[in-house]
Formats: sequence, structure tokens, C-alpha cells
Amino acid sequence: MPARIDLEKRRKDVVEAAFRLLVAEGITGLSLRKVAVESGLNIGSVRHYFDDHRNLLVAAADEVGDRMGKRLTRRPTDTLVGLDGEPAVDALQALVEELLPLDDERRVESIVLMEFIVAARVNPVFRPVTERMAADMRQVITQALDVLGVPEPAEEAERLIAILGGLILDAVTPHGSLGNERVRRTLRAHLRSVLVTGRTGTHRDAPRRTPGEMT
Amino acid sequence: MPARIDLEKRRKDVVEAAFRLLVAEGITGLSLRKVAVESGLNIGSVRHYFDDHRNLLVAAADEVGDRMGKRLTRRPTDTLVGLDGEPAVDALQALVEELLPLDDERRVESIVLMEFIVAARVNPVFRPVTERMAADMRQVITQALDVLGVPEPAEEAERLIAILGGLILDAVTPHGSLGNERVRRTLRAHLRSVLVTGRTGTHRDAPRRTPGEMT
DNA sequence: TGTACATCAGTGAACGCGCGTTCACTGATGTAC
DNA sequence: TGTACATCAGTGAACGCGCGTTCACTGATGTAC
Repeated sequence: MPARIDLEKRRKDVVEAAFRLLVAEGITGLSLRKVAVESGLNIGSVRHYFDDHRNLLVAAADEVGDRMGKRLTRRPTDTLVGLDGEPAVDALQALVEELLPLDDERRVESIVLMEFIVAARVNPVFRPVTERMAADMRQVITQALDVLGVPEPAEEAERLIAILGGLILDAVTPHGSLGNERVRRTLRAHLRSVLVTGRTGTHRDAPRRTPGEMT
Repeated sequence: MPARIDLEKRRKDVVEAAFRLLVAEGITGLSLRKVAVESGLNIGSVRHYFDDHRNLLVAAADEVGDRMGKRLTRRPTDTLVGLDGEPAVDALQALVEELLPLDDERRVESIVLMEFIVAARVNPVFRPVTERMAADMRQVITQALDVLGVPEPAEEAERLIAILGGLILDAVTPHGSLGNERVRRTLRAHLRSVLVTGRTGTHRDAPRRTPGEMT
């Protein structure tokens, strides 16, 4: 046996370098040579770890898929049981903010994710990852809304997921306008409207009464 | 003077070919050679019309910006004045559906738009177009909501724009799930919640009364 | 009316470059005996 | 304990390819006179 090297660790290092390149230059900039330079390796070594260019791309896509998967389960939906009103809004906001580019780490992941989602339209290689992510997200968010007692959780999940997609896209891309605070505020306004305003018998609605019951 | 050719018409033809390539292969596939083949021209001719590669890309981005601009003003916000309840929902839905990829024409535009929005993150050349589009959209939608009497129209515009971005992204990209009908349904559910449910003194809320006034 | 010419739409070969891939190679290390 | 060898991490030159760009060129046509 020759030197047994931690192949997985090296691969992670290279994928990390790939992430940096994706952020700086987009998927177009992700050439084997640039990744080699960025990770301090010889181009031959990069190829040694990943076999070919396609495999490197897929490895990077898988990695971002794994990270998003972890983020989705970081705040289990069980803890939402029984929450109502503002506490429910807070808890759901925390769950969902895991997915938004509100700090450097999440920003990198969101950018990488967007690059692969858009690339997947044209390159089928990325579809398994992006489809899995979309399905996981739908499942987790639907369940969260269901646990919180939102009527029609599947429909509301669709709407919330659309908002998340739009917020991520806008925050990542330089239309400039959408700073962290505005992202948070827009999200909160939506969650409030779903969890509080939308439901009958809660805060903003007058309590239901049969006519004549009052006074 | 030599043969005066309709230079603008030729440029449009080439841009049209560029759109087709963007749909088929993404921005990566938009090489001068491929555009030449796709538009039935010599590569030298393409260069003759656009000077260089960058200019061709910018011309395509400008074109999609122009088309989106036209779509934004196709249904003037004046016509919304005085609408309420379901007619308001219908009218706003019609306005906003102009921007969604619900038929081939709009689908092409949405795809091209997404490609340039994502590319703009890394390539400053496209920023003027994407920023102008974002600003126009914000302005038109804010005004529409305002005219319809929605409280906090700016905040609601932000939320609606996020939903539109997410819906476009999902509809264009092959997570597959979001067919035209689901896009329409999700949008309608949102518009209804903003225009009907959300406002005090309208359908779902009991009319406001000072305590004791009842009976 | 006729001719010379300037203009410019359109051509396509040739260039250098960065790319992914191929491949023969080096050398360190664990194992067999 | 010592030696020969098999294994494989890691190297980097060389390849063919598609790219954007350059550039000298053709030829049709409108204008000047």
C-alpha cells in the first residue's frame, strides 16, 4: 500500500475552492485549471481526485445540496407544535432564515445554489440535486405550516417557497436594493399574514360571534 | 453611398437567434460562431453588426429589457382605479401575468431574463439593464397596489415581486413541478390575500363598529 | 446620360488563448517474504 | 530485521478544439461631375 491520504478531505478542499470560484466568476469560471490554482494543487491532481470536469461540477452541486439539506432539518418541525401568534412567527422565521443569504456562509451557499439551479435548466447533470433540494424544501415547509395549523399548508408552502426563491435571487444578485433587513422584514410580513392575519379567530379578526350575542 | 441595408432589422434577427441559443444552451452557449450559424450569417457579418462579443450580449440583454418594459406598461395602472374585490384581483392578476412564462413567448423572455440576471452578478456589463428592469417593476407594481388601495403598497410590492421572481425561477427551471395552472393558482391566492383578506373593512372581516354600537 | 469613385455591407482565413483530456512518468510507502 | 516490490498519490507536458479577435479583401450601389 502506498501513502494512504485522506482522499475525502482533499476532495472537500477542492470543492471549497470551487465554491470560491463560483462566487467570484460563476459557473463559467469553474475550469479545472482555475480550481487547481485556487486550491493550490496541480491540475493533474485535481483530475486525479475527480476524474473529469463534469465530476467536479457534480461534486460541488452535491455538496451544496447536502448543506441545504442540513439547514432544512436544523430546526425540527416538532418544536413548532402548539405555537401560536408571534411565537409561531418567530419560530417559522428562524427555520426559514436558515435558507436565506443573511451572512457570508449562507450567502456563498445561496450563490452556488443559484448557479446550479440555473445551470440545471440546460445541463441535466445537475437535475437530481436540484430536484432533491426542491422536494426536501417543499416537504419540510409544508410540514411546518401544517404543524402550525395553517389551512391548506401545501398551497401556502408553494407561496412561501416562491417568496424564498425570489428573496434569494434578489439578495444574491446586484439589483442592490434588497439588504438583509429588508429581506427579513418582507419575510416577516409574509409569515405574519399567513400565521396571524390569515387564520380566522386570531388576532386581527374580531372574535366570531353569532349575531345578537354582543352587549 | 453603398447598399443601405436595414441594419436595425438585421440586428434584431441576430438577437432573435441569440435568444434561441440562450434558451437552448444558456449564456455559455452564446458564442459568435453559434449565433452566426443560428442566424444563417457569416461570423464576420455578425461581428460587423455588433463589433464584438460583449456588444452582442448587451444587445440581447437590452432587448429583453425593452420587452419586459413594454409588458410592464401594457395594462396601465389607471384602469385599476376604483376596482375592488374580485374585479381588482382579476385586473391585477392580468397585469402581473404579463411577466410570467405562461406561453412560449413569455417563456423565452423569462429564460433570457434569468440568464442575464444571474450573469449580472458576475458581469457588470448587464447591470444597467437588470437594475432598470427591477426599478421599473418595483415602480409599476407599487403604483398598481397603491391605486387599488392596498395599505403599505411599497412593502406589499416587495413581497409580490419576490413571489414573481420565485415563480419565474421555478417555472423556467426544471424542478418540473410548477405548471402554468399552479403558477396561476399560487399567484391568485396571493393577490386575493393582499387585496381582499388583508384589508380591513372588506369581505372577510366583520365591519368595524365601536363597542356597544351593535344590536 | 455616362463614367469614375467612395462607401460600406459582407466575407472568411489566420492568430493566439484557455480549455478538458490524455498519458507516461516519479516517488513515497506499506506489505510480502 | 532487511529487501524487493506493488500500489497509488501526485505531476506536468502535449494534444486537439472552440473561442474571440484581427485583417485584408470583395463587390454592390449610390453619388459626383
